[in-house]
Amino acid sequence: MDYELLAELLFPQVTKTPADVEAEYPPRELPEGAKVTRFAPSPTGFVHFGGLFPATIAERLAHQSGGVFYLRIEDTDAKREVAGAAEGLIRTLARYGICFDEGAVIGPDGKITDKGNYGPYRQSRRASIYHVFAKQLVREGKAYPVFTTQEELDALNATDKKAEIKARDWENEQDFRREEQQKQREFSMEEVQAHLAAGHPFVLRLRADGDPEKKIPFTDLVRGKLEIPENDEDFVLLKSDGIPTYHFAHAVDDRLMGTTHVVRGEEWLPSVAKHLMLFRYLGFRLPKYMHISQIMRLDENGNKKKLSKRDMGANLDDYSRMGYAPACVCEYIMTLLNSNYEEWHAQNPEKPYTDFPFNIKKMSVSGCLFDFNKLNDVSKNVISRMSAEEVYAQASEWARANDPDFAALLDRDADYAKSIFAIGRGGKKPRKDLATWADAKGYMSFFYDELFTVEDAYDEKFEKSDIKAALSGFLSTYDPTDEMSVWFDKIKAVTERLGYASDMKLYKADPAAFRGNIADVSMFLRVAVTGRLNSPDLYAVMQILGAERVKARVGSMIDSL
RNA sequence: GGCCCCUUAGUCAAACGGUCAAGACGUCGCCCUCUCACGGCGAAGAUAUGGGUUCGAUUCCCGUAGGGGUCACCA
Repeated sequence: MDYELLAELLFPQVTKTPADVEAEYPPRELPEGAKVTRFAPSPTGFVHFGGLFPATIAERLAHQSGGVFYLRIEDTDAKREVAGAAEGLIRTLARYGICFDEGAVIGPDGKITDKGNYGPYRQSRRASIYHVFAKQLVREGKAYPVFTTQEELDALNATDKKAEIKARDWENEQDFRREEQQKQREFSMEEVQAHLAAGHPFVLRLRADGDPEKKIPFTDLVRGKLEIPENDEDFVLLKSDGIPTYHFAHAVDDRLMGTTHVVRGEEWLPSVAKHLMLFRYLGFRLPKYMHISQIMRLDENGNKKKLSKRDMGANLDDYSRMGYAPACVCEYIMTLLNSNYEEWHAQNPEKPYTDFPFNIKKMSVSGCLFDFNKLNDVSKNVISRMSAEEVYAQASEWARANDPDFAALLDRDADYAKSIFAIGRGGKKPRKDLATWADAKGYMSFFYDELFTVEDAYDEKFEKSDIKAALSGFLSTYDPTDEMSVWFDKIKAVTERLGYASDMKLYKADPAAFRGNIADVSMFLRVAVTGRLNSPDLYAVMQILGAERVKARVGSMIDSL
């Protein structure tokens, strides 16, 4: 077989050599140790929660080393592409602090465009580049065409690949594959010419020379030293539409774009043998690889399962809808990525997570279970550190998109809402009532007359006359301009007049000596004013509610007794 | 099924041959306290399993079991 001739027949339009192309992508001028990483999603839908892990790692690695982080759109499968997905991806990632130095960006017209000197950054636009390297491989006898008729192609497109794979008879798979591979490799030049003359499309396959009995040492930055069986599969390089598969595009793009560290999900680990072979055939230096464990969920049998597309919480945008602030999700992810993050953060409470020295060596190799408890805890801490101003801004933003009625209330009197958010905020021991913006409405509903209801009943052990007397006693001396201590002294006075204990220590020493205690009286008041048994500090609540509302609510409670 | 990866409490995880096997979340209890939240203190809770190697294995090796991934003209 004359490979030189074969290459000409298959790629007559290609005139450049690999060297020509490489000259167009000169090495980047970066400081020593700078890492070049990328996020390379295919635009088939939303950003997957699991995708945020490699994205965050790649971003941190690049930016904390003074390197470059870029976005490459892997749109090589036209069948699965979703219109507008790439734009959505970019917007969502930006909200989570994943910002790119170069790559695909949203242009002023709202459409995807390129920024940077190593593009195009959409693989669908790089066909001619891939063909240069494809031609070289054919020329060297390292790749060969397999022809298909249009009918066969249609049949291929019609099959449900997932179902097909599931129904596979694995016993015979290996032998079958090897036989097919042998047959296809042995086309004669005449056959090739006949197919080309007939206009039959072809795929380009790699001519694998590996022996799976032999193992190649391979170092993964996360997993350490591994041994990988050599690849013996003639996998597809170019599909019949001339667009590359992931493997080929990965090799060519990451070479030309100067990627130093490939960060990707562990589902790629079984493909590493292919990539080792391809890089060797192409004469490319291997980038460093990091295969990141998948985030898992629990299935109905209690087994861990990969968090898949349909699962609740798989879509990053779900978290926004649930009311989680992106900053909270990012911190949660940091706690999973590097277990010493929390310790660092405790020592540097004011610093943003981007100041944390992210360390590859501290990464875990086993897949972790998504834990809402932990997310909520992290989230409460993050929100408790925000100013009332910021809480108001973010809660409003969430409400506008997800709860218009609540948004209207927040909008109606911004200062009122902010003063509510300010209760117990700041200082060493801030309140931690909110994990999500969605929690805000329930937390503060009693501050708004249209949401105010008396939910909780008094304990039946109390005489209604006592309650009435306590409330009336409070009303008769209530002065909204009182200082906290004066206000509380008045409540003590009411308490004592009822024959209740105003000193909890005295009460605890001898409960039988009293009809009740000041906590009970506070509860009478609290239920009247807030409609519930639990609330933030009553004095602060009353200050914000104002004298009118306090009097009205206590009054109507007295009337209802 | 072949191949690959993984395995310390319910969850996330320290401990890179010698610790009484950290810590965080969750759970429970106590304290603080006008309730809640916060905070403080405390409790329960783990090295999957069987063999080696070693004076000594969570740690190293082999097997077993369990879990995960992958085997497309998808990424």
